[in-house]
Amino acid sequence: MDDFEESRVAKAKRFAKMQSLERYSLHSYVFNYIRDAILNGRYKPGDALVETKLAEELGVSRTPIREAIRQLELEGLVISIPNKGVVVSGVSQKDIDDIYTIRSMLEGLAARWAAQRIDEQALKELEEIVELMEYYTRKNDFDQLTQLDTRFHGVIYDACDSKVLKHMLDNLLRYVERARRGSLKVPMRARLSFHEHRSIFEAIMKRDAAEAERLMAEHISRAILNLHSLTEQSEEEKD
Amino acid sequence: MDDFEESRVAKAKRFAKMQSLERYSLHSYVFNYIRDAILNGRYKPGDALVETKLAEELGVSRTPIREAIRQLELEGLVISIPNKGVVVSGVSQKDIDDIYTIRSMLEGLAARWAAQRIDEQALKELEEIVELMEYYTRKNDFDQLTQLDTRFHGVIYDACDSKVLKHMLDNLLRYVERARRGSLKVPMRARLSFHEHRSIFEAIMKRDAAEAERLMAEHISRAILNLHSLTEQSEEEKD
DNA sequence: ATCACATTAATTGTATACAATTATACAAGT
DNA sequence: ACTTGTATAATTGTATACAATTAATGTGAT
Repeated sequence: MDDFEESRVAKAKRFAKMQSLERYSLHSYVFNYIRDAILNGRYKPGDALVETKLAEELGVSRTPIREAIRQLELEGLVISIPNKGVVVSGVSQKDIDDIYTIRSMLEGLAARWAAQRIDEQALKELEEIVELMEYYTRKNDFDQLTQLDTRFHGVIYDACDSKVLKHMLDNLLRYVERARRGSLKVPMRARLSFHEHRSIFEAIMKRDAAEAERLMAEHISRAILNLHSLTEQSEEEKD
Repeated sequence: MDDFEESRVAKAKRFAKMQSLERYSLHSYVFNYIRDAILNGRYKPGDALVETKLAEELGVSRTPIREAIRQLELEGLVISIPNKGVVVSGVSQKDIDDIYTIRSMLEGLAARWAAQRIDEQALKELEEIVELMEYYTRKNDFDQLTQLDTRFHGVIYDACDSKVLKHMLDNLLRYVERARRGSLKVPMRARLSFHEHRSIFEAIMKRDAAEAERLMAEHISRAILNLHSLTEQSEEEKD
């Protein structure tokens, strides 16, 4: 009876935690949990991931933990040494810089393909998003803007009609999510970002693939420049 | 005793199979096995992957099978529907085309970074590879050429000193490995390819990053064009 | 004959048990 | 004091057992 209660409590607790994350299966829940912990810095590079500890912490058995770890290994977020264990690898600042450079190329490609292949409905959706962006930029509502930014790029990923490219960009975005969140929180950057998005939208609408690619690549490059000026600022604040 | 013999046989059999693949752990062996089967067309898109069947086929339990499947899922080679099963997704011809387009950009980036960061030792290695390429091009030894091609690009991946970029390019290469193998088997293409490699090497040696990027991007683009003409030819042969 | 429903089988999801490997601690010999 | 060896513990690797879900099979009512 005691054991039974215990397990019910554990399950309820797990379910509560899962509310905020994917919950189709335990391994996906564990995967998201650990990935977020690494990306948010709760698990730091060099930390050892011990299966039994994680299993207890999350209230699940080792099987889903192992499945999740194998995925994290493939993503490059952890390094696994057979029979010894896995340690957090994490993403360094240089990794993030590299990802932005790569993204500027691939997002450019996505914009190019989108300009060639997008249908009327998606075009309409883009237009709406841009209009909403204008609205929330005026209101300085940064949370909404971040969400709209995600939607804007998401529509383009779908429009470019390439499973492979979408897959890669989705992954890359996750890696820099934390960095991205802070990026739009400066009013001036937000205004600039809005104008960039509008230009990109217009280029796509005009089916000007080359222009869309150029503008998108610039857009991403500016985002990383902006990030750098932000971190420099906060470095100064530390002194 | 019978059981004991049985298990020894199974293990020996498994070990023999593993000789040709990675064998650090069962899940990596299973992962490589299934991935190769998909990439070589033995498992076709739409095929269902049943854990127990695979477990029996490979002489292992379901646990390593599941770990491998989770990785394949992340790679996009299979699609998993919770509680129902996984089906092979595979790579279509369009996927391969897309990958080549993406590769031409990313390999270009790698060449650019390599030109900026490569050290003397790696430069020397590149030079050797190019010399060997010339030799084997004359000899029409396509297997050696394919290997050298892999080495050439590998040295550049390392030289560009970017964990992220190297990781992405390694993955992309695996997807198109089958396509790549056939690519160099035409004497004229092999000669052209050699000249392209030499030009890229020279640009890198001269630290001309922009030129290296341009040449490399062109090199990959030509490879996909060549592939297309090959498949068209074999289509004609069918008639 | 066909649909609805119950029953069984097949398959996935999860937990646990056991084996193999590696790390740790401690004692004996030099 | 410092290695060396050995026993013990901790941890990973693998297999199996059990639970939950979904697919299939068959039976009876209309």
